[in-house]
Amino acid sequence: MSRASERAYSAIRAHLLSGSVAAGEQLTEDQLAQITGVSRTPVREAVRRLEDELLLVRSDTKRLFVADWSRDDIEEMFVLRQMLECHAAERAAKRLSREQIAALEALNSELTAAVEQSPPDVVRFLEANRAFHEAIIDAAHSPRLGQMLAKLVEAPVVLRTARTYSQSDLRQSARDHDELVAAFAARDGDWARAVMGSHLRRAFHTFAKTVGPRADDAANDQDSREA
Amino acid sequence: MSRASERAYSAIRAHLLSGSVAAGEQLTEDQLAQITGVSRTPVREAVRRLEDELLLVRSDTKRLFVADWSRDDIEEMFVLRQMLECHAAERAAKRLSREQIAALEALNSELTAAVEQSPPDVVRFLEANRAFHEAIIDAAHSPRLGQMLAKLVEAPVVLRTARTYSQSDLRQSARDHDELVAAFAARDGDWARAVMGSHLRRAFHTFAKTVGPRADDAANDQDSREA
DNA sequence: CGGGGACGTTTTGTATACAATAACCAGCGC
DNA sequence: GCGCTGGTTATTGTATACAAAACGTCCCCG
Repeated sequence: MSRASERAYSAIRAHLLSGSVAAGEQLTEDQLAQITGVSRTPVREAVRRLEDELLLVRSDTKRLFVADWSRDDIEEMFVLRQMLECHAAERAAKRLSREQIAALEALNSELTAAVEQSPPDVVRFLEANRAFHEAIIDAAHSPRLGQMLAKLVEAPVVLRTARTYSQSDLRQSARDHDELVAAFAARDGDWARAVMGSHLRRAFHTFAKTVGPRADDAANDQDSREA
Repeated sequence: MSRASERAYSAIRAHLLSGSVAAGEQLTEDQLAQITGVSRTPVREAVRRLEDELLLVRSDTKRLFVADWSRDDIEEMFVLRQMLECHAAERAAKRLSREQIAALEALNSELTAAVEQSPPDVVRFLEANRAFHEAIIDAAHSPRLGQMLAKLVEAPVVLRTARTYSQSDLRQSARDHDELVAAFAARDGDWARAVMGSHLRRAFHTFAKTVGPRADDAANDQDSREA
């Protein structure tokens, strides 16, 4: 994407992640144009991308709001991600080259090193983790699958920035990755799928603990929220 | 979406489906603006949607082309659709009300009637079929799942318009739908999932026969195609 | 005191002109 | 003849002005 709309995208995204805007708050294109220093045209382009990534939401009358996910929304995303990424792991098991498997091993060494620092380097961990999962998805050789997963992974990452990670959680992640590499080396798609499944489902429960208990039946209307 | 960009979207989509443009052909925003009778601004909006739906593709240098799916692309879409729609069927089995199940039954009566005409009314069949699947997806109550599926269903539909349906294919579809309704009535998610799986996988094979044999290893570069 | 409608304000949508970039082509040196 | 380089055209990207639509409010009427 071109320069201005790309800058707008990054700037708006950073602005949202910075926490300086509340979930559910209304934004206007003019505001965003001022913040980003470009005109409304590229802002609108950027906003469309962010809507697609579910970071922004439009009301029925086209007004723009900061997305605000319910616990059920988040669980839905995790369920979908699990379904898709298990599939990716299974395909990857058949397709990864020896070199690619070695690269995954290296990424996980990096990740493990980040975990075993004291205190653990969460930023370094997240980056290695992202790269690890991305490599698997790439190896699945399914461009649309990759595109869908990118959107799903994108969203929860935002909330995660606020979350505190325990070292034991991080260590478990590293062990899961080790086992994934073992499954890949054995070319065992079923094994890879199973490990990926428990890896992600556990991640959801860890995540959910910090968000709060399940809303049993609250009907929650995203769009009608006021600023 | 607003009036002009909505019109542009429909017009461009119709233009693509009409078959008057070849797959891989280059389009320009100006051309599309002329065809649709609106300015480039709403055209760009419409084009973004069509890119998202994979009907249009952009080259690395932002030039716009009519999408041209390989057999592998199509299989990928069917695989993903199967994965997601099986999930939807399973969820729907737990959530559909008696009334909704009755509505599905009615839709399938309509579909069956279209099939048993002579000659079968394919347009009527396709519309009932679309409504049937959509109702299931809606009942799954997973908005992002619905969004993803919409994109996947969208794309192959285009090619389908060119395809000829045999009456026995259509009858088998109707029977599958009957069995799905039975699975829903029994609230058996596993059954529903299984029926949906075979329904869609068979659809893929039927479809694939008309497209031609699998390309075993051709590395096929969508974006570098010339007009 | 409450509801409804007209009006001003805010916000989004569209057209158009201009800027930047990519493709094309022709001419030149080798 | 081949490949490069310059300029030329085609195409996309951005800014801005204006149009349309939605929102809020205030006043009037019941």
